[in-house]
Amino acid sequence: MTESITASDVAAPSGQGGASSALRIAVLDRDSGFIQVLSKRLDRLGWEHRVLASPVPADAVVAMRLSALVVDLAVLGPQAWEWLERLCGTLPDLGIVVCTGPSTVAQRVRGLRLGADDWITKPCHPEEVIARVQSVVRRRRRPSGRTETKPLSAGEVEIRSDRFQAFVGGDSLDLTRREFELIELLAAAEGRVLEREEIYSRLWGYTMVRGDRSVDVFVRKLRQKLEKASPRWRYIHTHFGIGYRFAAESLDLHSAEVEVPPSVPADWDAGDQGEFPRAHQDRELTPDAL
Amino acid sequence: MTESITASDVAAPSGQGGASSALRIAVLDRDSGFIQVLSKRLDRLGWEHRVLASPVPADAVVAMRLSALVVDLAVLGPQAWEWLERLCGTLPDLGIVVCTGPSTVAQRVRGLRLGADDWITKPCHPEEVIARVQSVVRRRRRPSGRTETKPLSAGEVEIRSDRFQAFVGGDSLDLTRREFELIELLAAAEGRVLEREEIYSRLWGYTMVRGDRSVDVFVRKLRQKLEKASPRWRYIHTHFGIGYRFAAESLDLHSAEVEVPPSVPADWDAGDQGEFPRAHQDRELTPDAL
DNA sequence: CGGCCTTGTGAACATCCTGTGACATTTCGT
DNA sequence: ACGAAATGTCACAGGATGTTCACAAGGCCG
Repeated sequence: MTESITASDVAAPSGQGGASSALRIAVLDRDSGFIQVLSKRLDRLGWEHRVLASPVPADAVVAMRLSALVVDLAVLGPQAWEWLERLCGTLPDLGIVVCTGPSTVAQRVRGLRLGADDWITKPCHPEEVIARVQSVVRRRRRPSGRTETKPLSAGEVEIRSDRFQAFVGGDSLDLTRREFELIELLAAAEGRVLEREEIYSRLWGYTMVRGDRSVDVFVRKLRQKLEKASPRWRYIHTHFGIGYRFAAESLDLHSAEVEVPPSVPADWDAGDQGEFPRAHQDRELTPDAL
Repeated sequence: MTESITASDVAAPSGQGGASSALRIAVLDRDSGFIQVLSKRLDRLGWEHRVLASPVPADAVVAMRLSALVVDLAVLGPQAWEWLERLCGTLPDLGIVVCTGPSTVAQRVRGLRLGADDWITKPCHPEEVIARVQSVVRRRRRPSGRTETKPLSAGEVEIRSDRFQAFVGGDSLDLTRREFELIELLAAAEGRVLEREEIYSRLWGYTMVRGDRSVDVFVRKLRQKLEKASPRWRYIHTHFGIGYRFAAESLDLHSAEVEVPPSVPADWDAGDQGEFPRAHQDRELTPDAL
């Protein structure tokens, strides 16, 4: 079970790091000569790449699951800025390298401010474009690469990045890829509340559209598996209107092994322990209604 | 409420810990003119910065805890590549922007491959340097998301951005998102009077329509929770016709721990402390609010 | 002292948010 | 191609939160 995780997946936005795994990049340009040389070089590097000649709608770019995009703003025409802004807003993790003709400082600054990661002025050497794309991508995934196989653990669960699994007493929770990424993300930020938007963008790679319940659904799946394997603990706490917080909290009064470093009302569990069997709500305190 | 403020875009009410929070950057260069202009601009942006004129040993850079470093390889001399490589190896998370004179494609590619995040050729416009540094940093810190979160505290309350909550002696005030954003906003401007319009626009993102009492309502809710948790303190003060001011003030005469640093008539509390137990009004100060 | 405006309250009401279970879609192995 | 598993969508139910109101209380100014 489980071990089936295809760690090599592309665009693995979340974590794990396929070190120098194949990159997926797209080039939006019309300069045939430039494209040809660049393509050749990309082929040699073994990067998956695709050439686009027309202003692909920003939404379509999402589906491509790219690591980076090289674009000549000239192709976009007057819509360029708008397009760029929108794309950056949707895919905050996408590396965007503008490679276009002569420009003014103001234009470059604007592009960079809107979200572009680099701006190269044509004519330029393909090798430099490659290097800059690499630089952008490297920076982009750096944090993820920090997969220092240091098994996180909280309460009864142990999260092993090297196995892409979480265990309780040696038994795998049999988490799917997404589930694992989620618990890993949450656990890595233990104690801190992560907003839905952040969770979403880090797991899915792009900004969440209002109304998307994916995060909630996966949290529920995770909770189910966690609860089945470790019934007397609560790990994922809901923060209404904000997001979720990971923190192992024992339901057993005595066991005070709650890894919340500071500020934890020692009496909070005195109130309603048995009341919320499924009430994941984390009213922090307020046992005493209002 | 809605799409909930994503800390990143809107007027991040969340203690500005996100967006443009102070960055620490260093500039290693000798071009006095360049440095001067750049420094000025950095000052205006409120970024902590430091100018270095000599090849600081890579190790020393570590101690500076920088977000980014702008460096002119010329200053490093022949050791440049080695230095750069070592630095990048040591601080993979440091944003490095090379800003140096004319160079060959090969040199730029080499620099970028070694770990530089960007390479700007002098002469260049300071604004572009800033923009590129921002771009680099933006990329770099996205994942870390580590909102510096230095828990604000005043009187008995402690405001923790990492939890989206305020605590008093370890007990959560159980604030809702808006309530938290409000107290965070007020506390961040501790001592200063914030006008209703400003509070409104920072929390709701748009301008308040005349007659909207939302701010008042939330102030009331906050006061209720604050008072229940910390009865002997007053935190939110009303400035008639203007807005509110956050300042922890003990009701115990002796305890003079009033954290109002500047401009506060020391005798103000001598007057009518006992008169208005619930009168949050704070008229004495009204005048100097303008 | 009296009128006019601002702020404090409490409650009713309208919305939004999250937990769930069912179902549609995509992915992957056989 | 087929089927199982995984992922993504939907719609509903309840509870939590945000907004609006009407009115009381208090401050400002003449």
